[in-house]
Amino acid sequence: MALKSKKALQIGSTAPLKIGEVAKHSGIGIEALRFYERGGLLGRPGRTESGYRVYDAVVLKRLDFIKRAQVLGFSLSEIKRIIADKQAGKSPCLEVRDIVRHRLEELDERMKEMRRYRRELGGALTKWEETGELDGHVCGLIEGTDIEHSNLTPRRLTKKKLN
Amino acid sequence: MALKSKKALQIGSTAPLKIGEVAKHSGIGIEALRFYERGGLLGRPGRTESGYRVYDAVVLKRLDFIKRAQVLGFSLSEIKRIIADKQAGKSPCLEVRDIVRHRLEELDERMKEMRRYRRELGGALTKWEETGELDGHVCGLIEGTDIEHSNLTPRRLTKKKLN
DNA sequence: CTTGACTCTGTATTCGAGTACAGGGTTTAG
DNA sequence: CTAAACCCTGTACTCGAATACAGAGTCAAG
Repeated sequence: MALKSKKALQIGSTAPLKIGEVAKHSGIGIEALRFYERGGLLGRPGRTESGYRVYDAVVLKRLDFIKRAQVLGFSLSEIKRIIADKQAGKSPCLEVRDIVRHRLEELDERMKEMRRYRRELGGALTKWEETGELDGHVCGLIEGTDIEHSNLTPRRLTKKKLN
Repeated sequence: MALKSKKALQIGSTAPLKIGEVAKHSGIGIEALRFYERGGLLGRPGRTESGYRVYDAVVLKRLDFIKRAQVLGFSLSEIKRIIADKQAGKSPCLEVRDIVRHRLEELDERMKEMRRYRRELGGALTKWEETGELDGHVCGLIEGTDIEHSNLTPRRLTKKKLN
């Protein structure tokens, strides 16, 4: 609204963003942004005279990537590694590929396990709902499950919403 | 407990176990066992004169259940609730059933997501392996992320490592 | 009797991925 | 000009699921 608006700063391509704006556009909290920066995922942004962080809009892409990768089960340190590789300009994907391959295996393994258990749970549940009870057993789950042990690591995928 | 005889000794179980033996047989660390006990997942075991915990071999089943449930995404507090319900005995499983039902939905939801991730990951991976590279796509996952053009300063190692 | 292995309680620390202040400085709308 | 709304650094805390350690007691073998 004022004459000397921020538009004056809109020089070439991307408009400078303050951290709050980045947060708003990326859906990642301010504190988390600073946390990422500390952790080396974001690199250090420019600063105003008074020390405010000034971001280039490309940071939004990066953040988007981070979110995506997270959702795919990458940890922040893996993501950091990927980004670092990419920046080093070296044949980027070697490492990523390994990570991904590993993730895939893990995922498959887990899903298999889950399907198995789903069957059991589902079965138990149906039985309950039909009979109202399960022949004396502890709900068929505690003492009855016949799954032979699994050696899966109880590593939970990094997901927020499903917990 | 009217009668004095210990079933555990009769039912072909092994002799009473000390915590270290339980740990060894269950694959769960001693500290974790005490942690579970504190958290109410295990109930209080008997004690020797001198205060050592004495377990009945039945505990191994319980621990097995706990492990399995964990792997499948149940939290310790949910597991605790299930077990507590069982302990309460009466018209069992009401709550358990809810938990299970809920968990089942979650499981389905989660598997759906996983399948989606899998597709994405798998797709990216195949593409890599075919082409050896992914033009412009940062490893197919980072699609479009223009990492190299953000206003980054060369990374410095953080104190906290985030390896 | 004396090691050494085991166990006890209680408190602290770890890890990942953030969140929440406290105690300031800055920018901006009215 | 002033108050609200930002932003800064730095530290501490959260949560879940354990681990680790300190300092002390106990048990079995030699």
